[in-house]
Amino acid sequence: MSKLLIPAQRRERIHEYLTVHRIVRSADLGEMLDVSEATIRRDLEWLENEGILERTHGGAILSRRIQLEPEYAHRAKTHPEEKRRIGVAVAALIEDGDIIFINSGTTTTQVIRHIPSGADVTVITNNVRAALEVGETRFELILLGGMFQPRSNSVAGCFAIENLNHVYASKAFVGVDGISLKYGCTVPSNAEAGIVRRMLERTRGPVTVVADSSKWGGISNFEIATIDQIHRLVTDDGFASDARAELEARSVEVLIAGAEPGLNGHNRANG
Amino acid sequence: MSKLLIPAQRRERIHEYLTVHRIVRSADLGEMLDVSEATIRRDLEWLENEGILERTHGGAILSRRIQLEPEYAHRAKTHPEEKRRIGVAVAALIEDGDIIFINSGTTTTQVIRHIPSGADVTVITNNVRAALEVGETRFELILLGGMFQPRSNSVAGCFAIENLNHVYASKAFVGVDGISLKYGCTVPSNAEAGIVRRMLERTRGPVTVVADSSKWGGISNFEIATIDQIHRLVTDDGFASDARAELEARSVEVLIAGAEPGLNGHNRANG
DNA sequence: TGAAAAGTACTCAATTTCGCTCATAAATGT
DNA sequence: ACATTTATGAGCGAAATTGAGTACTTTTCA
Repeated sequence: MSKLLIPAQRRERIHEYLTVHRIVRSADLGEMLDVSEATIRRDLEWLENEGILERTHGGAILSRRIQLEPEYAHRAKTHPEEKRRIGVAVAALIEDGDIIFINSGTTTTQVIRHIPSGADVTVITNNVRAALEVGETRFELILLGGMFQPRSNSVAGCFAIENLNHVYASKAFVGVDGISLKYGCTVPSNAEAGIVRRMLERTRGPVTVVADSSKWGGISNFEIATIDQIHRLVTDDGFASDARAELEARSVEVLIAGAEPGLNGHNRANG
Repeated sequence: MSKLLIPAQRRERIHEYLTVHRIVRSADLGEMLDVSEATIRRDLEWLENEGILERTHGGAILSRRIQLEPEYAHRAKTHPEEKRRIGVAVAALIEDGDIIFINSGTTTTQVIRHIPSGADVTVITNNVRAALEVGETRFELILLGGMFQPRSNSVAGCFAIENLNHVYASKAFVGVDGISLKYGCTVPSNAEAGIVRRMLERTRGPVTVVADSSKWGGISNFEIATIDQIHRLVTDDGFASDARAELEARSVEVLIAGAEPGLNGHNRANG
């Protein structure tokens, strides 16, 4: 009975303690867990590298940032600049009076982020993270209900489908995981695919796919639409020109989100 | 037990005090926290650099920027310790197999935060922030749909009500803004009230109100339930004992969330 | 206006905490 | 059995925190 806790157990205890108390003194931890403060400091250092807490003089404080799912955080870090530009470009396609469907994904989060404040727009989405980022009443945002999916920060399931049965949208902006001529648009989860398919069924106006150029030629697990079902693709300037030609031959308009449009000419709304 | 607070803890106390009182004298802080005024000044300087407050002669005033911060962040900082303890106590009331309704609010966020990992529990809530904080698949979490309410980080409206028509829960945990014998349980928004009322209609088991003791006697704008409709109140040790007696006379069980669960007396794992 | 009072900035010494190295002990792999 | 990695606690100089003392600035109010 000399040693009761292995290091991982001890760190877990510290983490639990912090979720309850938010702040802790290293000396207290040493006493509570019956180890030296040197060990506690090493644990705190380890936990700090995990992003769980921030060390301060005398102890540690729970990291205030909301923990991002590792996978989501990772995806958000791939091609961030391209995604941001796509977000800006897409937001310019939105007009006053629109009712818009937007699905989950890191690129579509960028779209929502760039919708101008005060726009007369209603966004309907299953992208939970985007909702929280909107913050103050920038525009009307309706979240679909359903089972929360931690890896994508979204909801999916029957509540969402049910909710969709009561709305029609004027435009849809869809983020995908893969897009190719032959296999169409694909996403990795069946639940997400179900939602997007229903969204498209209930969209009266143009369907726009948003995808950075690395998605071209990719095939994920579940098809949400064939190429013929979409009207526009917004991508970045890394998109191959022959692919563009092929898409346009299938009457899909391709918009390239170039670098920095600047601050002035933003002719949106009453076009 | 020579020193009780580490610097970070002290600064947080000052911040909490300011969110409530907006203005504070350094001399008072020194007395309250039992440190010299020199230390208080250094803390105020630190907090000023963080943009949290502005120093003035004799003390400090809450930064205007922070004051305009979303209402949610402000509420989250009032009585944080009590709310945390209530969250821990309430989580202990949850049993395997439960289907639980939880509404929005900073106290109920604490409840969700403390539901143990891997519990065989389904939580149905309109509290969007809590969903994101859950992170890893700790348990099944279903979000209601509806219009996103930035000030409360929740959803409300017809989608949510519609979703609720398809579920029954075994327990409900309800955060309120005011609770009094005469006026019952009240919340500030009509949309939220509509959701909670429907939740209660569809709860088969006990209805538990969670509210720190400052809520007692308070009356907000919209009633969600009379005292006779609730079965339990979980509050903190600041709750007046005569109020407790009155509630128990109306057959409402009152649970006081005590201090400090500690780390060791917790015989989990194989002790 | 002009002290007196109150508050602040600054320095300095005492104390606490930290980061680091090293020796030992346990766990692991070969 | 032996070597290697990992975990731990002790010791020590460096760094941070703190309270007291002192000189300076702002506020108060007669």
